[in-house]
Amino acid sequence: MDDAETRPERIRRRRAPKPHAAGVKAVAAAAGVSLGTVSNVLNRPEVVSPLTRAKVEAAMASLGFVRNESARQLRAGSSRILAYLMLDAGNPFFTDVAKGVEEAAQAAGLSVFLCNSSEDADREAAYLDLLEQQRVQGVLITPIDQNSSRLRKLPSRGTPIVVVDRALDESEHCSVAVNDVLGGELAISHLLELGHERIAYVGGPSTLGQVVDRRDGARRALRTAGRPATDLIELTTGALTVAEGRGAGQRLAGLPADRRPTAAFCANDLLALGLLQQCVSLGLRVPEDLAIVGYDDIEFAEAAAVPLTSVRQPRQLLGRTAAELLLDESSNPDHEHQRVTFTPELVVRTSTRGTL
Amino acid sequence: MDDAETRPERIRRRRAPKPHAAGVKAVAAAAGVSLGTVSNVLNRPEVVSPLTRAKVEAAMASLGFVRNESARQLRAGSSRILAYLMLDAGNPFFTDVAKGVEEAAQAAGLSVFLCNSSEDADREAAYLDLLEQQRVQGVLITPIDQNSSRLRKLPSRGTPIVVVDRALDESEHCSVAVNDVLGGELAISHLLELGHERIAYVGGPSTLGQVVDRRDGARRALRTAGRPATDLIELTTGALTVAEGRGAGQRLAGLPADRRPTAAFCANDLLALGLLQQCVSLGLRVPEDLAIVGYDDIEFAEAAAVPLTSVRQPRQLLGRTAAELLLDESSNPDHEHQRVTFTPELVVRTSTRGTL
DNA sequence: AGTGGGTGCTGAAAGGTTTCAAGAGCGTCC
DNA sequence: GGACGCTCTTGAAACCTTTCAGCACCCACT
Repeated sequence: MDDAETRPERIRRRRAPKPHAAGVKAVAAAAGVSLGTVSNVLNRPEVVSPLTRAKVEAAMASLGFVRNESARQLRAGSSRILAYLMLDAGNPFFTDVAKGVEEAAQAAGLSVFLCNSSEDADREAAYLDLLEQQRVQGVLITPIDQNSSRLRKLPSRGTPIVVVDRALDESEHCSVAVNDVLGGELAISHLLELGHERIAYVGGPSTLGQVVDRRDGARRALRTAGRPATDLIELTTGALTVAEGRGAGQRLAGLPADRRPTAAFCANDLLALGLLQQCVSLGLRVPEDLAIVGYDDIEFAEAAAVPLTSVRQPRQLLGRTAAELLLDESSNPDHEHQRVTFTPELVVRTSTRGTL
Repeated sequence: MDDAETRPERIRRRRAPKPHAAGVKAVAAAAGVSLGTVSNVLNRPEVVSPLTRAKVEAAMASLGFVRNESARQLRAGSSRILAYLMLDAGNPFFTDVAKGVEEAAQAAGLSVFLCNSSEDADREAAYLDLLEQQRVQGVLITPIDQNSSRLRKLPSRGTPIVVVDRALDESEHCSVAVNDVLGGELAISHLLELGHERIAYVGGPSTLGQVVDRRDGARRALRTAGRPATDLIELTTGALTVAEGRGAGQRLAGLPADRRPTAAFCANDLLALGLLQQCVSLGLRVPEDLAIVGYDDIEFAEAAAVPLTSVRQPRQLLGRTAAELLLDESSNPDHEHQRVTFTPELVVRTSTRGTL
């Protein structure tokens, strides 16, 4: 995370003179046509005769005309942009989701702006305000707190929202999620089958729905196996990052061997990778001393020091579906809000199953 | 990269009625004041008396007023937004750079929109057009092709640009870079010191300046050591991704042992991680059979199957500096374009130095 | 009582585009 | 030869906010 120490060289140069923009009016004058015609060339090229169109296009090129999107949007009332407000841009899981969003948006001729809340509620709120003011076509969001009143306000004022990676019962918007409770169950059942008794759950903060649901799934698996849910040893983290994972690893490795869990289920892969790294460097063997299960199955999970067992989610599909729901909402007058839920899948690797 | 196969459940709900927006005019009427006063409450709260301000604010709240940013921008002429057009949002290096950008922007009270070109020239061009039309305050960009004419056009029309992670001689804009030639030299010198003779360079496409510069540095190190630059065995990839790295690993491991390089220098860590993973799974030992050096020192490099030797760059600092240059350009009338160059640093780990 | 200087509010103009009803030009048909 | 229909273009209104000169009012001072 920290940047290297460096001594930059700086080279100075002169500044270019400030230019000024040409608008439709100037183009119309240069081409000898009216304002309306220029606008037609821009928006409905087929209605203007090839000759005039050529003249106008030439004028635009020679003046370096750039359409003023603010004015366009003000008058036309609609934006060609869609935003994805991510929980953490540093987590490859979300960038993969974003990839799916971009794919669907591009197919519909829209562009995507990515915003990063970094698990910070204030930044999330600020971005939501900003996007609403920008009158974007719609907002895809993986929220920090799904009960935020702001999340309900936007749709009621005309900015459609789709919640990604969280399923809400609110009737104000669509949501696309993966069954996190089931994911937690899969992870823990797997560990129980392998004979683990003392199992830790590493995750936090518990304002994040994902963290809570996966824990609940873990508890359910324990109950199903006839053991009290309190058997789950909880290690709470401040965020879902590699650094926090390392911290948890430190705490975990510090426990006396007879009380230390023999397996850890982490709320996401970043935590798992940090935990793995720290534990290995402190001398624990994975999976012999400590089995680890992650969540998300990001690309780096497979390439880790010990390839990571993880719960896989359909990342791009999640993003694509969410974007499609949003597009439907803003184009289809008969749109009905939907809650789509996908099913996760356990991918077993060396970090739990040691012996191949 | 591929999404898991899943059978989603879809739950349908009724749709909410379409709302309609209230503008300053409605607020003014509701509060019994003039348009101008509402605008003052919004932009210069200190000039309006506490009583009127309260009335206006109450009216805004009860009407659910949301400022129309398009209209604001059209009239006021300035945007509060800054964009970072990334080369690859899936590469943690760039999301770290973005973090630095956001930090600096937030300090200046601006917001950042992230755009992702995914190493696709068409998407890059489309985003540049879009951002110019949006009249953003400025654009930070890690370009695919630094000779693109569009890169020169934007500043000449009033949208300031700062090039990130590339140093250009163009006088039209600032740039912030890390000395990639030096980085390549560091990597290869290290490998030469370890006694390697057959060294591969894995990278591509060569439209990317980073790929070319790092290769040039590698060649220079060879020449310095008294060996012809052609000794460098080049494995060209189609992109800087883990998947391409795996492909390169496949090709490399397929070579007969007596002609196979004993060391590989990869143009970035994603390639290196893919290469590492593939080679290990094909039975090569790292670093005994193949030493690997990456580039960027992303967070996952240290947690890899074999901790990766890599060339570290000051990621966040890069972003922060770029944003600061941009802010200076758009606020300081005496701004001079600058070319800032940072110095990279080699971080040696197990993937080259095996014996700790 | 008259003057001067604040303070707080108003009203109209301006910003660049899109939209749309209406107009111009021209060929065709009866 | 006149009416009609067609294609292409025009001009003005509208979108919502910000800006700014100016106005009204009040207080203090002479």
